[in-house]
Amino acid sequence: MKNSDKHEKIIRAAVKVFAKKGFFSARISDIAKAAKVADGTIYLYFNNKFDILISVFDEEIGKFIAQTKKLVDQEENPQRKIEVFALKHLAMAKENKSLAEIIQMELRQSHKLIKEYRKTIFSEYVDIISSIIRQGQTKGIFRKDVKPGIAKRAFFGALDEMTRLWVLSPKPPYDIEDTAKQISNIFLQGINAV
Amino acid sequence: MKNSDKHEKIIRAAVKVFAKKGFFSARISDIAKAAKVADGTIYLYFNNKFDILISVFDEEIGKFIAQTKKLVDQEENPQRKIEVFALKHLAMAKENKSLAEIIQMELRQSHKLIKEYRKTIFSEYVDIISSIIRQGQTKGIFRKDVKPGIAKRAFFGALDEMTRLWVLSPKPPYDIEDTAKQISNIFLQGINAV
DNA sequence: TGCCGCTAAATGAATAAGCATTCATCGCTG
DNA sequence: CAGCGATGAATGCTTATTCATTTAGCGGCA
Repeated sequence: MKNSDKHEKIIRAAVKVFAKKGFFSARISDIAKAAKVADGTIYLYFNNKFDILISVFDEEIGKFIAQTKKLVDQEENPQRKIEVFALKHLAMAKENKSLAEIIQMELRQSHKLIKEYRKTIFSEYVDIISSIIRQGQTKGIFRKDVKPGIAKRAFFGALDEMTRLWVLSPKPPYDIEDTAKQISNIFLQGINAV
Repeated sequence: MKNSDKHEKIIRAAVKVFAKKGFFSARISDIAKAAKVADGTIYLYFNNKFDILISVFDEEIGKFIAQTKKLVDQEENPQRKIEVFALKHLAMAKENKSLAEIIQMELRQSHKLIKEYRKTIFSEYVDIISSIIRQGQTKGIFRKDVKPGIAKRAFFGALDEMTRLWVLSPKPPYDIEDTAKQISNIFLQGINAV
């Protein structure tokens, strides 16, 4: 059996277990059972429990950010870019609920490493938004008095809060596309030049 | 020494310790030390560690929601109400950083009780926003096609994300009032009837 | 006023359970 | 049969919780 197989299996199992129980209440033996390996096997692939969590972030979030960037780059119009961003964000939360749940819960811990993580990885993500805003401002489409540094967070926060609703509810109470449209719509009218 | 003194002291100490270390990494002995009581004394006032966390929420968040409601009620104009809400939200995060930090971190855990908590307590809070929106719609000030259930979350999420920035950074990178103004400004233009 | 003794509050050392991590052993494969 | 990945029981540490003991406050009594 190849290395990559086990590593992958453990990561996938960990995503499920962390989502269900949270990092601290998750047992290594839970993850081992879910991955169908022995407890000790996990330590052949990861240094410790925390390392599993970090690996989940490293390997899963990176992919997602890259995809989002690519999609946004394909659009010409800044307004359209904003819409695409919103849609992609919510779609990912729906398709990958466990991961979304972990991001919601664990990426907010006060652990130092997590704090660093949030700063670097998340900056990269929300900066996609601020650069769209700047493009729009240059073109004269968006209001110049909007601060991209604040607006990016406002928009991201709005999407993140909708994601939280998904994660807490057994079923999405709103349709993904409607929601993405409504949120980008409010935001776009909010920052549109008059 | 009266009962209320110790209870209060322990709660206050717990807020600090939970904020610094997070619920799971916080030790009872840390809280006891911070409150200047013996470890065992804590169990005269609380059933267990989790009960301390719940008490923090019960006693501190309730007060805050009541204050916000009162302030909002004093305003006549729905637009002004939105501005006041934003300002109060961010001001509280600044003035009571430890509590804001705990809300950010711990109220997102997957624990069942916490999930319930979020649903009930937070609903009460964000519903202040949706009822303002409905008032504005009735008056013809706000767009009728905006769904209050989505818009309330978008607005709350925007504020919550700014709060997160406060909590992660040693110093507020933006001025509270500027931020509140900018966010409510974008939101209001976003939902204004044309 | 000062002294007892009673009760309730407070203490913190001891307990006991939980669980991450280790490592001696196994068994498959080439 | 040598080497290497896998195993899972055993280890040992961490910490929430308990409880036997101490301390403080208070009311009654001489």
